Amino acid sequence: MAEHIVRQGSASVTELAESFGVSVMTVHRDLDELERQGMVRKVRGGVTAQASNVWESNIAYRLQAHTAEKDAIARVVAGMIEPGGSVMLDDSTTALAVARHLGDLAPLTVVTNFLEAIRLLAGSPDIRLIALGGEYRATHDSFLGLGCVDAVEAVSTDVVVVSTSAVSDQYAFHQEQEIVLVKRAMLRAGARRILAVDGSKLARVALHRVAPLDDFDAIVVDSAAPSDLLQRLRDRHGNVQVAEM
Amino acid sequence: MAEHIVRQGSASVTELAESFGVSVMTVHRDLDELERQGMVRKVRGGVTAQASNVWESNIAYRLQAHTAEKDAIARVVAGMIEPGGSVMLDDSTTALAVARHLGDLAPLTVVTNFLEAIRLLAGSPDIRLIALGGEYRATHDSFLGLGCVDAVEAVSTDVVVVSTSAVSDQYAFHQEQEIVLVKRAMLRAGARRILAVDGSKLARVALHRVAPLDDFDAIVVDSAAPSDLLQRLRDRHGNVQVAEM
DNA sequence: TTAATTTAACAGCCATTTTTGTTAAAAGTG
DNA sequence: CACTTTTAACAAAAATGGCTGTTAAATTAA
Repeated sequence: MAEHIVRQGSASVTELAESFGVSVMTVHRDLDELERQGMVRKVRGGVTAQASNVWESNIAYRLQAHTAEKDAIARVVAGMIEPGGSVMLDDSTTALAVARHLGDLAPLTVVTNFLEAIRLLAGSPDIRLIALGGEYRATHDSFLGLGCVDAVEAVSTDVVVVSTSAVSDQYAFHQEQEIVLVKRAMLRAGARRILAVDGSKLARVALHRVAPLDDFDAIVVDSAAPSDLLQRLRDRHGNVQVAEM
Repeated sequence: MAEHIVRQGSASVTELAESFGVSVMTVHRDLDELERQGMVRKVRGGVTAQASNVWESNIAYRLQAHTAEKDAIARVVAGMIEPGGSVMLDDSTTALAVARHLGDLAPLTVVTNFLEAIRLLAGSPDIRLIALGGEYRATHDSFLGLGCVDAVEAVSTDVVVVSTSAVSDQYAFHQEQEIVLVKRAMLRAGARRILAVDGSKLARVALHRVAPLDDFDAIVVDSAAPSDLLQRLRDRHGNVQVAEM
């Protein structure tokens, strides 16, 4: 439904109810949820896409999707983690996919600011879970801000896994300042830095540079990425790993 | 069922199955659970109450229960919080009861290390939620340790609400060192300190002193507490509030 | 004021999880 | 060895939580 609204720019409640075959009440409820996430704004009779966030919500979609790619990437990343060691995960769905594979690597220490990953790992015995606190952001379901950066700076892990929303020839990018600050802090806190991105992120840019690609010890991409982009990335960097699907 | 066993001192499996109208298998399963909790001991054909632990299990039980008391206390505590201000909550079920009332006080900033409270408040719009990170403890479902203490020390709130497992004439107590450290840090971080305890905690002690009762700006107890203990507390401290049930 | 829209409360439905009972095999007791 | 008790595995039943639609009341715009 959000996709529909973002494409159209706006929509009326009754129109949405009809085109999705649900009641007006349900539309209202779902819109309230989307509004809470900051994705749309409700006005009397309908909704408008939160203009400034068209990008972001587009990305939010991308994050939801590509689950097969992310899972393939996650498997490769998990293979790079030593049982008994420590990993830091950022608040990306790719990192979440990695978290799903961590149970097999126990005992393991996991550090993250992503509430969804915390929920997942809180149930695992033999996983020592350290949460990075900070201000809760509903849009990302994670903890950010100064508090989080401070918390990151108080720890160090063997491996750090981050994902960014865009990757060019030279840099990894993200559009939100707040998140960039946390990711950068995370990269400083890890001995080995892994960038995990699916093919849809390649050859794109976003507002803020997170870090040069050469700062990463490994860049993991799925094999379903466009082969020309993959090749280009491999030509320029010696640290690229391709996850077979 | 546990109550029945504790009263009788012991019981047979078939007897329990009949008197509760369930199958023998179900009795076995429930007894296994009680045994895991250290409340009873299984012997061939039946169970015996774990004498040394009757007290302790009673207390564990009481912590789960007393929801009505905790809710009454929570209502009073919530009334002491100004909308627009900030509150810190510890990882107690009493604090969780307070959290349930905070939605009405929005806008509000809430700081906590209790995952259950975080889950609850993450859904509330108009609540600015700040999580205190740290090492996750499944036994308390909260974040503790050095990381948490550091995080607490980086913030200050208008009000701090803590609950402890025991309260004597002079002090508030808790049996776990790790938790004591966090609670003490929290008390240092708040302008107004509220101790919220239900009547079952009165006139008891535990291993570690958390703080003298006079350090608190308010002590909130439910009216169902034994009246002699209540009176004694009020005689010695001018900051006692009784929550009517 | 009127009509449309939004909200709140309730009840039903679906999927998931938890609890329960049955059965059969295993273990323990005398 | 014969008998009782306990355990494991599976299927049925019950409970739970999430989502939906209906209705009626509240709110808002014209």
